[in-house]
Amino acid sequence: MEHLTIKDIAQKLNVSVSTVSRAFNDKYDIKKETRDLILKTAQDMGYRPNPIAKKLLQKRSFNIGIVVPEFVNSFFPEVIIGAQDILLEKGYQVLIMQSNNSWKTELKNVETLVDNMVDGLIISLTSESENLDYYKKLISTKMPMVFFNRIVDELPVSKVLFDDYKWALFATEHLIVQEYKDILHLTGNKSLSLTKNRIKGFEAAHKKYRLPMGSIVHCGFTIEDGEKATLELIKQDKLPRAIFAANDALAIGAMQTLKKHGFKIPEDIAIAGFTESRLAEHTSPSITSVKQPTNDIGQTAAKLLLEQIENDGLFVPQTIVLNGRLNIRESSINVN
Amino acid sequence: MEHLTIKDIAQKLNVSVSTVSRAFNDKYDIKKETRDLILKTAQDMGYRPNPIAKKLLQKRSFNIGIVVPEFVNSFFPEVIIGAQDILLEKGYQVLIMQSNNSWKTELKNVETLVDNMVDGLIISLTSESENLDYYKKLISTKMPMVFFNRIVDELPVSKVLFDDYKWALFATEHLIVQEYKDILHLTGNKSLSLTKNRIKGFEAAHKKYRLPMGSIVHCGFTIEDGEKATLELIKQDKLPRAIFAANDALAIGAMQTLKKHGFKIPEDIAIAGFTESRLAEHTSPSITSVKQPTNDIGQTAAKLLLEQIENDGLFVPQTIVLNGRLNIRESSINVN
DNA sequence: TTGTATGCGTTATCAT
DNA sequence: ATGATAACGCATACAA
Repeated sequence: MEHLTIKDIAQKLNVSVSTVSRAFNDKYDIKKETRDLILKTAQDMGYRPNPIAKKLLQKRSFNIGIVVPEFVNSFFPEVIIGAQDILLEKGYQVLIMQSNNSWKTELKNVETLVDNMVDGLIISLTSESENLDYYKKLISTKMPMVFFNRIVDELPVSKVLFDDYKWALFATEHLIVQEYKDILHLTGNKSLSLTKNRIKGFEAAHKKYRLPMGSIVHCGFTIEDGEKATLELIKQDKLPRAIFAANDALAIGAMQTLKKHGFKIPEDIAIAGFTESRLAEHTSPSITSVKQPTNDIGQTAAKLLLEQIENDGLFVPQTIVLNGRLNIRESSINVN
Repeated sequence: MEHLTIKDIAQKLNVSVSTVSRAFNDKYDIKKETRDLILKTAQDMGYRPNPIAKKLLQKRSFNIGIVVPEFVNSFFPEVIIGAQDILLEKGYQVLIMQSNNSWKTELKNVETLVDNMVDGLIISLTSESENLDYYKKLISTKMPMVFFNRIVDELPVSKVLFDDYKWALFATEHLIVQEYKDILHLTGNKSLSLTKNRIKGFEAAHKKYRLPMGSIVHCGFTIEDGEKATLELIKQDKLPRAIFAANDALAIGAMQTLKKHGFKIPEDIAIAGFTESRLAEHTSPSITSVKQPTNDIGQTAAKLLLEQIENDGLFVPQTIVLNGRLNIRESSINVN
């Protein structure tokens, strides 16, 4: 008895398959007693409807796909948890795929989910240029989608964003106000708009205070990248008075390396990061950083997606920008 | 043209659907030219075979499901990456689901994946008692499965494990040898065998050195749990000379709290953890801890699963125990 | 209220 | 080498 079907139950009870089917979809007329009987025997026999067959027929799966570029930083897992909270409650199952920072894997992931007839997709891109044509085509099929965090402006889909510009400006401003006027920005992949926007914020703060522009180092987004870049700065004797890192991992990498070489934080060099995780508060010194509302990002994306699924055709893409906060901690407080 | 089917192509080329189908499954006799023509037009028209229909017929999906209890600690994401590396290479897609530490969600997750006809499952349990009957039934259906990390001994499935007993013993022994003889063990959920085994290792080390048994505090597995428990110890004036924590998060929580209250690590209190993440090396002081081979765990689980899938019926469950290492860092080095 | 028949997109069996 | 047709498990239009 590999897998029970509607037919097995029908035979057992001497009714037709359609009656059994109806018992499971209560929108049809069916005598309450037969319905209850069917449901009960189905339960007893351990029958579960085959969603594959259902999907083939209805093109609806109550599955939602989430695709993220990576799993290493806790940012994406946290967003996923937020989204899942909302979706599970509404009766959807959440299938997660991670792209290992490869746009080819991302493409395969999305294709797999589409092939499996998910009802909608929540996506954060690995690259903002590579799979564009594919996404355009997908959008034209009316597949409900919400992008977050790493997005492409030109795509006509709903987006959940964080105001990278604004918060990078705030963070930089905070350093400037603390009398750190020679600031370097450590960041990653140039082609990501979040990188660009954080740079713009960094620059805007300089302009606002009429300071000479600080330098910018592109190195990546991992702890190791931060370590390498900082080591290079030390070697070349190009250390600034303060470092504004584009994420936690970079800030930690920089801080570890500086400490290892005898520099004191923040006395010698101050540090601020852009938080995508909870690490910053648990280092020592603790690291000043911008906190993104990860859980809220996930929940908002899920809600947008559900709206879109329920409103089917008549849906206008929305962009929601969420707020964060600057957590000022030991690494940037001027003790002089 | 919502979604092209094999039929559309057949019409376009004035051939039968079976011919088109054959073109895609090269095990059949088909003239090379027609085959090429069909493949080319299919490509041009943007046709993709519908895997749902295929699944319904063949009960095979080339999808693998991975279910983990949580996403917050980087342990599980790292394992998943390892497994995915192997599976993608073999042509499988990986669907991930996280159970939010709830056995009910876990049950739903596994059911969803089974319903979607995954070819196999890699699972780490949220609880070792709740879904037992379900898993027993699932095993009896010959569903290929591999459990890791959080497992149930009695289930006849392949398992990938870490020797918690041995490494807890080593870690405790290290503390003892450093002349820390009053050690407390901070740990989580009593019902997990990993908890039990780490406790056994902790106790074995005491016996080996004929020391009076250290006390054990069950508090959870998060940073916050570690903070609370440590605060309680401080209040009750029950601080030991050293703390052996069952994971990183607890160790960090304990260390932060101790530092906040003016204790020096390791001068006043030494700390060792059991690493499920990369946090330990980036705190200060850095934390001595047992490193688990996360990537290897994932890869091994994937390989075991593939063997099982390929050998179909004739498969004997295997248990593989992987090795780790004790990374000795600042938090436990006796400087006196 | 219930049963019969058809189709969702494939693959597989049997003809031709 | 290719075509016609039956299945896979279910939902639904139509009949009864």
